[in-house]
Amino acid sequence: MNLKQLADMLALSQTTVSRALNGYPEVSEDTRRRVRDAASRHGYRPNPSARRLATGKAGMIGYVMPTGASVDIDPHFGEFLSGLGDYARSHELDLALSPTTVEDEMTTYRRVAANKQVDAVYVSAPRPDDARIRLLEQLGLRYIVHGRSEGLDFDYPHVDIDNEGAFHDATKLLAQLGHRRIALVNGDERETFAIHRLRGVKRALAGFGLTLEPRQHDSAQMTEENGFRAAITLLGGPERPTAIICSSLVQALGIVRAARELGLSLPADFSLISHDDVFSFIRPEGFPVPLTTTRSPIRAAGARVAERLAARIAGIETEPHGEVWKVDLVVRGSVAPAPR
Amino acid sequence: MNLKQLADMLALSQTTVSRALNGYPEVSEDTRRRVRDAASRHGYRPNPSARRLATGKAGMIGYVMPTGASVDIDPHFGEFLSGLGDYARSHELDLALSPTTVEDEMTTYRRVAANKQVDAVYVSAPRPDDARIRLLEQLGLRYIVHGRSEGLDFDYPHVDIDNEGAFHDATKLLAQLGHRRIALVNGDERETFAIHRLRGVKRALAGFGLTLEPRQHDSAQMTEENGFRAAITLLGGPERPTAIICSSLVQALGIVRAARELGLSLPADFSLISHDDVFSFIRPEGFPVPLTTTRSPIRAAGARVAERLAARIAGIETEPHGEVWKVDLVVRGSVAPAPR
DNA sequence: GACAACTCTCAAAGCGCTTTGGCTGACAGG
DNA sequence: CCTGTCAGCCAAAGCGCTTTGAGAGTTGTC
Repeated sequence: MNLKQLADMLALSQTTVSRALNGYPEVSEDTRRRVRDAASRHGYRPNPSARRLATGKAGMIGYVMPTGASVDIDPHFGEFLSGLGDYARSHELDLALSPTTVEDEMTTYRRVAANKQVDAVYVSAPRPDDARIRLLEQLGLRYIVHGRSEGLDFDYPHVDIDNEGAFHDATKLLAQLGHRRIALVNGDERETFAIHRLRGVKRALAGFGLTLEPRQHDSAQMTEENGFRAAITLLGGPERPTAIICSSLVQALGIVRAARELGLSLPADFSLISHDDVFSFIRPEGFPVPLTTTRSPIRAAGARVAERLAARIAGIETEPHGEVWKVDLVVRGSVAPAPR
Repeated sequence: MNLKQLADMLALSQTTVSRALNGYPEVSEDTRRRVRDAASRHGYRPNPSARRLATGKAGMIGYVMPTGASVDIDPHFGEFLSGLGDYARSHELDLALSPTTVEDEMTTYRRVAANKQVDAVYVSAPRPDDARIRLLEQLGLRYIVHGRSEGLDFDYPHVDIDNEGAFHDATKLLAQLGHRRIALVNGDERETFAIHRLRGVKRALAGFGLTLEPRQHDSAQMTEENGFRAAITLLGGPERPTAIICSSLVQALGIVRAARELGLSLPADFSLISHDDVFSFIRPEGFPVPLTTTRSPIRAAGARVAERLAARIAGIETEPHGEVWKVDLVVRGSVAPAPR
């Protein structure tokens, strides 16, 4: 069932039917109703390719997805996507994932833009002076960044959480509890979120006249294994920290395992605070000792990104403003005053 | 730059240019070369919407993605997608995710099919007598099922692992080590994979004249929390099992936590075997006691599904055959002979 | 030298939709 | 009664590609 058939059936022109369906004013309410009824009765659905060709709009949100053996998909991805999809669904938007190798990333962005396959894209895991953002700006493709870049000489639309504030507060809490050797097990510090977290820790420490010793600081992909390794080094060495802050529950898992292996107990021997993106499959309450966390559901961020993307596509939002969400500090059993 | 412009520039017709680019035989090699050169020099890329409209082919693999507050994205999704994307990339296929509520799932499939948005779809987490498979068959949309259904009166193309065999072997190993009370902490047994695993366990037990007591059996979503709860019940109650088999590393995490809480140690007090889908962020070697697993990288399955999907799209594969992969049993420190 | 058989190339007809630029008839105002 | 306005509808022109059906030129055959 296509437009022509529907129009013939109703003894109307394609123009009128199209307009009736798309809510244009120059068609009588009476006709509109008739058309709508017939359309839904016969299950008419405009062919998206045709519409796309005619309008230039795609009805899709794009994501350039780096893949390849060397690329570790992190668990945040699914969760974020789920939030995004949740909103997109209600607005009849689909998602188009364009897989790419890391080397071809820019080319893929160009292709996606040239093809007009999508109306807008989102960018994840931004880094300082992120080339993708520059490119998108130049290509004129609409986008939202999940996270922030730094050192760009223009504003760009983004949704981020206050990573610096969160880690600042976490550090401050520990310092107030008397901790003086506070370690950071961070994510990959080539990415902005991790830089911000580092900054938050340092700023808070500075407030207490402390500094972050290199030996109390680790940065790597957020896996269980890396958390474990970092913790073994930190907790097994001299000048053992009395508190650790880490970037992910997955790392926290590894840290807890290391602690056990070293015969240290939480929070008697050291305190632990982790960031929590809120996964469905692992929760801070479920740790041997419930974990204190800085909490921000990544799923909500996905939904918000979709919402703003939709607004930009509709032309409602045009300003390149950013928004930064406050992060909750949720105190649970894994922190205690510093051991003397 | 579109086809017309390119044709004008070359003083050729659109027909010839189109044919040259698409490898049709009725154009001379000479012309073809000229056209190809000009195309790449000017960065010409056919507009996918137009092509789609003309050919009816979409160049996309689809996935109907259930979302919503009640839907837990499980960590497998990202990993599978990554594998899928990895292959798709090399064949210029994109992925289209169509978010849907659980209730509207069938409608979404219909929409996707009617729109001709995608050339084929994959179906995940199938259940017995899965309505989606029936629908796809009826709609004539190409598809591959990741996993298996049961009780359908027709063959359907699928890629699955031998869940029954894997859990059979795991159980058998335990039984051979003298275990007599073997418990199963399974995934959601409304899904086929979990049914198969259950079947594998039962069959192996039967081989030793044993049965799976209801009280030694749990089935729920594969989260850390659920693993913990199941283990507390199992290990904390009477007739404590001397071995547990579980469906996911995430559950295993919870089980290990429960064991600790109960003061039980691995593998002295009980043995543990888990299935391992091979995630980047958590690995069986990284458990306090390295975990024995039935191992099958879900990422490889994603790539294979994409490969077969591409073959079906190209018309190379037409038979509805299934393939079932053997699963490795990787023995590590978490199993030991049954305590007396 | 005529005719068939190819080999290249082309014009034009879609694919299904949106949108521009009328056209028609009813109604109000003078 | 004539004119202007406006609501409501329509025909037709794209959007950029593929594909059908045909034409022009070349080569080969008897």
